[in-house]
Amino acid sequence: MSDERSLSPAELAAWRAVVESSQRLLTRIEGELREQSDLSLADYHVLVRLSEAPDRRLRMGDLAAKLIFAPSRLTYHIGTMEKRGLVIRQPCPEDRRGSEAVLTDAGLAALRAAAPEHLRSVRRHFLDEVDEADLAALTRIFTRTDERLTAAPAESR
Amino acid sequence: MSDERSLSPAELAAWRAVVESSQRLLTRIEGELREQSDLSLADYHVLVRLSEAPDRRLRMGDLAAKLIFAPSRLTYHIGTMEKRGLVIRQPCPEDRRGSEAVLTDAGLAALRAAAPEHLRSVRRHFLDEVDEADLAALTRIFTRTDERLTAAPAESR
DNA sequence: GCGCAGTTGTTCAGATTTGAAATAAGCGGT
DNA sequence: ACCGCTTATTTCAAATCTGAACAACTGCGC
Repeated sequence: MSDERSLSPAELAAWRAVVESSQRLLTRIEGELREQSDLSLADYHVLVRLSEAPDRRLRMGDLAAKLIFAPSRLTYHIGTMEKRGLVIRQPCPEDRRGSEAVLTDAGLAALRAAAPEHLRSVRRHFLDEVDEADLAALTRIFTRTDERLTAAPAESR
Repeated sequence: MSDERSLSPAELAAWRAVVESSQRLLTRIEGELREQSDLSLADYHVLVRLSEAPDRRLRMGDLAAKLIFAPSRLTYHIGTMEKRGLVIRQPCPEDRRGSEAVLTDAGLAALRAAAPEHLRSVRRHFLDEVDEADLAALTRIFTRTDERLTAAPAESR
């Protein structure tokens, strides 16, 4: 009765495994991050992206794209992080429509404090089980998927 | 300045590819599903699980576990689906604490109507790029991950 | 220069999600 | 039959997320 007949059993198994397992994995990893750090996974990702950016700052739009956040979500999210002192918002000098999120020292410290345990979680629950060949396969598969998705933007009807 | 030094570059690349790409993939696939069907991806997953269940019905708790939903989320979600006539809720005969979600004919019809296009999306954006060997690798990797996660439940302090 | 289509962020209202506490039963011993 | 403890689900309030509408600004073509 499943009506998924147009995928082969192998395809169905793979698709379900990816969707469910990545869901469960991220739920677990986020739970552990929260236990140890007062940061959500989204907070963490914001901090990582800003820490990697030149001058520790990014335009809202660029940051949203990297995080796969809807614009209004990022506005809200940066707002909560600003209240906690992890980032500040500054008007963008070159384009007065825009604003930039800037990582504070406290934000960087929070990231540095959280990273080791978080990365341990990632290892423990995922990477430790994946050998080098599989790692390369994952990178190749998902990088290609991502490239195609980015290349073929969603239709906006 | 990334402070992710405890993962090798290959590990980091793989982890990021998996997290971001699966995120982007699901966002896109959900968007297409919504365009074509009035169903969210969560709706769709509920319908699939119920359609596979004996007698098209499942205990709330079992369904929540399969969907990786917090209990209160499932209560709310089934509520919205009930309003749309896709499922009904019935008290569980064997255990009067419990209740069951039951797929209606309309729910099954909605699933059948949505499935072909949805599965085409899944193929187009993901499965078509993955050869048989990679498919097997994905299944193996994520199934194992999932088993370990399920086996080692989150600590509840 | 001017007008105006397109971009960038924000705001707002409403939908969804979460987590803690409440509710309602089951279950084993007494 | 009556505790006291566990389990299943719901309720409730607060946090988060989404999409549509908006305000400010850019930069192109005239």
